[in-house]
Order: sequence, then C-alpha cells, then structure tokens
Amino acid sequence: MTITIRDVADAAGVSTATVSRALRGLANVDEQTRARVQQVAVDLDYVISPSASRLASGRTGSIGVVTPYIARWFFATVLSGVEGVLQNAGMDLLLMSVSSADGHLRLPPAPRLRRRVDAVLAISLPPDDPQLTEVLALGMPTSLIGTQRAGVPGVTIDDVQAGRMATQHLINLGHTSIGVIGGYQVDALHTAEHDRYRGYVQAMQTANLPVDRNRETYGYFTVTGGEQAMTQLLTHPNRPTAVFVMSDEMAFGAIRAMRAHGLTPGKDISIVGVDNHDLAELLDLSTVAQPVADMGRIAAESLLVQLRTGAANSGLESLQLPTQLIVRGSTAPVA
Amino acid sequence: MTITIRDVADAAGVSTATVSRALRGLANVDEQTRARVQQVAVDLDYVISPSASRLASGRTGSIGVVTPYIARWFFATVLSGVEGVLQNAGMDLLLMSVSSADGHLRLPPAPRLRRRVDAVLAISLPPDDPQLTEVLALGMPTSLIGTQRAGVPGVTIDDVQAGRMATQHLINLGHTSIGVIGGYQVDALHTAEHDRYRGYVQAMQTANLPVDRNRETYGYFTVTGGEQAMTQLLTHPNRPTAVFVMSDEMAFGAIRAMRAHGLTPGKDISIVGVDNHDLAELLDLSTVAQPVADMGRIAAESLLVQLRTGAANSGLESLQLPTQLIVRGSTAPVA
DNA sequence: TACCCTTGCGCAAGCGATTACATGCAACAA
DNA sequence: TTGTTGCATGTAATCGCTTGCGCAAGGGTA
Repeated sequence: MTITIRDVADAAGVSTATVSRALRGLANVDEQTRARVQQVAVDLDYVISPSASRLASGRTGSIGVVTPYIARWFFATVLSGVEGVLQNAGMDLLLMSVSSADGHLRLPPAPRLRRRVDAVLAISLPPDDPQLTEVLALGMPTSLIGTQRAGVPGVTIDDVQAGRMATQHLINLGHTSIGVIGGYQVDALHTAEHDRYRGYVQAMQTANLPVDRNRETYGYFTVTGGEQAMTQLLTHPNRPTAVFVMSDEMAFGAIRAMRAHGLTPGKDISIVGVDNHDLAELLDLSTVAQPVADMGRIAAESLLVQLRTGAANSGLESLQLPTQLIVRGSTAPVA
Repeated sequence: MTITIRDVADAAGVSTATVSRALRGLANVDEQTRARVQQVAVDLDYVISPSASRLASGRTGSIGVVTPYIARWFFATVLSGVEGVLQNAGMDLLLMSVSSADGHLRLPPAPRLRRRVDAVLAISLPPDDPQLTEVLALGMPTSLIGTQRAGVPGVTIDDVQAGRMATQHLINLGHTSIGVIGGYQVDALHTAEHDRYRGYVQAMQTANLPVDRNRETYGYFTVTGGEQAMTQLLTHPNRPTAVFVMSDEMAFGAIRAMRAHGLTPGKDISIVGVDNHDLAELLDLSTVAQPVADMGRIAAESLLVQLRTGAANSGLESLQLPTQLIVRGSTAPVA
C-alpha cells in the first residue's frame, strides 16, 4: 500500500542505504545514481516516513515554539516570522502555549517537549520562570525571544534605549511631568519591562526631572490593564501631562480611559507606546517600533544555525535589534 | 543513557508489552501491575519515544493546522482555541501556513502533511482552493473552520444571518442608502463573504431598498483594504449614509478613511462590522460578534471525536455557531 | 470431572528508516 | 606487478515501540 524506501530501492536497482543517501543529498553517491533514485522516488510518489527517520536518526526535524499567548498581537506576529523561516528550512513547528501570569492553566512544557523536538524557541518567557528553567534543563538548543537570560542566546530589542527614546521624545516636547504605565509591579517586571523602565529613569534623570513613583501604575499587559492603569493616573491629584506606556495595547487602553474622561490624546495628555502594533497608526499613537516579525525570523534562523553546527553556541549570544521612534498624533508639545 | 520501555519493563519485572499496555491505559492489565509499572516509569523518569510509538502504531498523535495567516486577529484567535483543546488531548499541533491571496509564497501543504499528522484543521481556506483539494485527497479526517465545503465537516457562523443582522440593524436605524465593503470582487468571494453579502441583499430586498452595485467596494481583507474601499465610497457622488463592512479590521480602515475626510463614524456615516475584534470596543465599532475562539475549540474537539470513532464522519457535517449584534457608537439613526 | 471463557501476560514480528562497517573496483604510485 | 587510496555501494544491526497470537491459570457451568 504505502510505498517505502524498499520499493524505491528495488525499482532503482540499488540498496535502501543508497536511496537514503541519494535522497538526502549526502556525498559519496554517484550523480547518475542519485538522479535515477530521485526520478524513481518521484514516479512512485514516495514520501519518507518521518517516524522511521526520526527513530533511526534520533533527530526529530521539528522545533518547539513555547509561548504564553497565541492570540495576542506580539506573540502571533513573532510566531508568524518564526513559521516562515522554519517552513523554508523544512522543519516542523510544534506549537505549545504555556501557563502565563493571567492564569490560563496549561501543562508544564518541558515534559511535552522531551523527545519530540530538536530545539526550542521561547517567546517572552520571564527569565526566571521555572518553566523556562525546566525547558533549558532539557539540554537542547534553545533561543529566547523578547527576554534575556544569561547563557542563553536570544533576540530582543534594546529595551533600555526604547524606554529612553520614548521618554526623551516626551521631554523634547517640553513635558516635565511624565507618568509611566507598565505591565506588572515594578519588582516583578520581566527584563524587557524593567529595562524600559530603566530607560525612562535614565532619560528623566539626564533631564533633571523628578521620577515620581506616584505617577507609575501597573496593570495587566492588555488593553484593559492599560485602561485601568490610566484611569488610576487620571484620578490622581498630581496628574502627568504625558505618559510613557510600555506597550501599544496598554496604550490603547490608556487612550480609551482618556476618552472616557473626555480627554484627547496629544491634546490633553501625550501618550507614547512601544511596539508599533498594527493598529497603532489607526489610533494615531506615537510609539517606539520594534521589528517583531524580524525578531521571530532571526531567532529561528539562529536556532537553525545552532542545530547545524552542532550544539555549539552559534556565536550569537544575544542580539539586539534596532528600534525606531514613530511620532504620531498622540504626542504633542506641552500646552 | 536515555531510558527505554525495556528498562521500565525490567525494573517492573514485566514484559515491554505489558508496560506499553499499562502506560496507555489499555484493558486487560491487572490494576496492581499497572500501578507498579506507572510508579516505576515515574521513578525512572521514563518518557515514551514518540517516534518509535508512531512508527509502530502508524498514528502520529499530531494534527496539522493549515492557515493562510498566523498574525491576523481572526486566525490567531482560532488557533488559540484549537491549541487549548489539542493540548488537553495530548495531541501535537503542527502549524503550517499556506500561500494566500495576498501573495505570500509558501510550499503546498499537502506533501508537507503526508505521514506526519493524523488529521487536518483548515482555517478559512476557500472551498475551491486547489490546496484544500489536495489536502482532502490525502484522505485523512479534516475539519474546516470559517468555510464550508460539501462533504467536509466544518464549523462556521451563519454568515447569511450575520449579513442580514448587520444590514437590518442599519435599516432599523432608518438608513436607506446602505453601502457594502467586502474583501474581494463579488464573484471571487469565499463562501463566508458571499453569504454575508447574500444576507445584506436579503435584508435590503425585504425592506424594499435598492441594492446599488455602485455602493459596493472590495479591497484586501485588511485595515488598509478597508481604508481604500471606504475612500472610494466616500468620493462616490451617491455617498451612502451607512456601510456594512464584512470584517472589523476592514471597518477599522473604513473608520480611518472617514476621519481622514473629517467624518465621524455614527454621526456622519454609520459603520457596522463583523467579528467583534478585540479592539472593536475600543474603537466603538458596532459589529456582529462571532465566537472565534469557540470555532477553533469546537472544530478541534470534533476532529478528535472523528479520530477516536474511526474515520467515521462524526455526525457533525457542518455546524453553525450563533452570532450576536453588538451595538456601539459607530451606528446611529440616520440624520 | 470435563469443558469453556475470561483475564493477564509474554513472545516476537514488525514498523521504515539510518549508519557503521565491509566490500569491490578503479586509479595511481612505486 | 603490487600495494594504496578513495569512491560508490551494499549488508545488516539498530532505533524503541505496538500488537497479533499463544498460553496458563482461575472460575463458571453442565
């Protein structure tokens, strides 16, 4: 019924070993033989059995992508970049979401990864996440996206710089009373958010402006989280004239909170986000753009290199991609 | 080094056959034996080799998800629903994007699916897409999401009704001059869009309103596409007072086009979309909500049933989920 | 007591590749 | 001529499970 390497070998008049070598492009196969084998394989509509191949070779030819969310813009966009690269490389992409801060419950990823993938790509897992630690303990090539952890290659943006750029932009517009909206309590910040916060502080201090803890709020890393945080800022007596929001989705929420209070972004309060989310332009949101899909692509690419060159660290310990300030209507000179 | 079923068998004092049966919960295993085997497996930190299991059993334990886009809201949300169900079921999810109308080039999915998955879930592939035909020719259980094709189980919403509801809503508000923005040229519409269009026509005709082809525009199924389409409608002499937009993302674009012309949604022109996109509320967009994540969940669930009960068609030929009109500020009584 | 079923388990034959090792042959140098 | 070397290929062990079949023991039934 389904045809095997045996059938191809017989039809081509060679051994299965030769078929295997020929089809995989290994050296030491006569070009004529190779051509004949390939032809026969096509004629017979032969498809290699991945299971058999995996069992025999010990390689699975697939890589696992571990992410806390699938449907959120950032994650879906990274995933999309990753997928393109892996598809080109002929690798299977095993998608796996893990439990995340907002409590959606999932099985721990490490056991689900063992023996089924050759490498792992982890998107925005906090560097101290025990789940991540377990995954790393598996001992396979792993690459991080969006976070950094010592000894593990990864691609991020320069979050400090991003925070600095955003804040500096507000400062340049004459704002002196600048608030912050982030995703978690300061102490529990992921590296990314923490670094963005550091950038903010740097910019403020360089400009000799006060860093006022009362103008910092944190909520969930969502539209609603941003909305709540902004609402809180607005009801504060010492209301800032500009706010640095650590992600565009939160900024969307912040904008909504403003509207609910009859305020207009850019006019009453300036808002700058980070991401350059698909809809940031639509909402006229100033933001620090990060090359999200590229982060996925590059991380995947580097993982493939790591896989080919043996588990040797692929030179790239950690890569930081450039960001770019995009000025839109949500930021304007202070009144 | 890595421990095998052999090791577990030896340690438990049984044969590998028994270990296999015990661990998989098959019948005809003494409960005491089973318990012992399980304990030993845990103690030894045994993890079954999927490759070996697949090779021996012929089942891959994974299902392929084929989608034209990953990063777009609808697709990412469906995917998220699917992933949850599959993870619970212990199935691997092989993600694969395919080439789509907007020209991103990919390998044909069918060959990449052969022998590596037990079933396929196809998201919003046009029913007459040759790629889909090839996939179906693989002869494995397949389920569709968002589109319908005779003989293939799938889950959709009642798109005709969605179109009707949206249009009727506008009619109820007193609008008589109602335009349409869709994703493609009418003739090339997917079933979903085509049905939504039919719903629109039905509602118009029932209300004895003219269906004016000049008030129909089509662009890409994106924010930009919607923007362009709306721009076109706006420059039209016979400008509609309300527009039914076939997706929220296009509606976002339409809103943007309006703003660019100094018009306000709901005030100058009413806009109603379909989806209830995450950000629809933020943009105050009236829309026909569809349970996107549920579609993914249900389709996945039904596929699992199909898999368990043998390839027998799982009863469910095609399921239609209910939609709900959500009225927000983008629609208002005609001036 | 004799017979039949059921239950629990082991035996061993696959599943379909990969790959270390062996082999044969041609070319080449000594 | 003979010994080396290297290339192209074949042999067969191996990867780690699943599963059809057979067998023994125990319990019911006639």
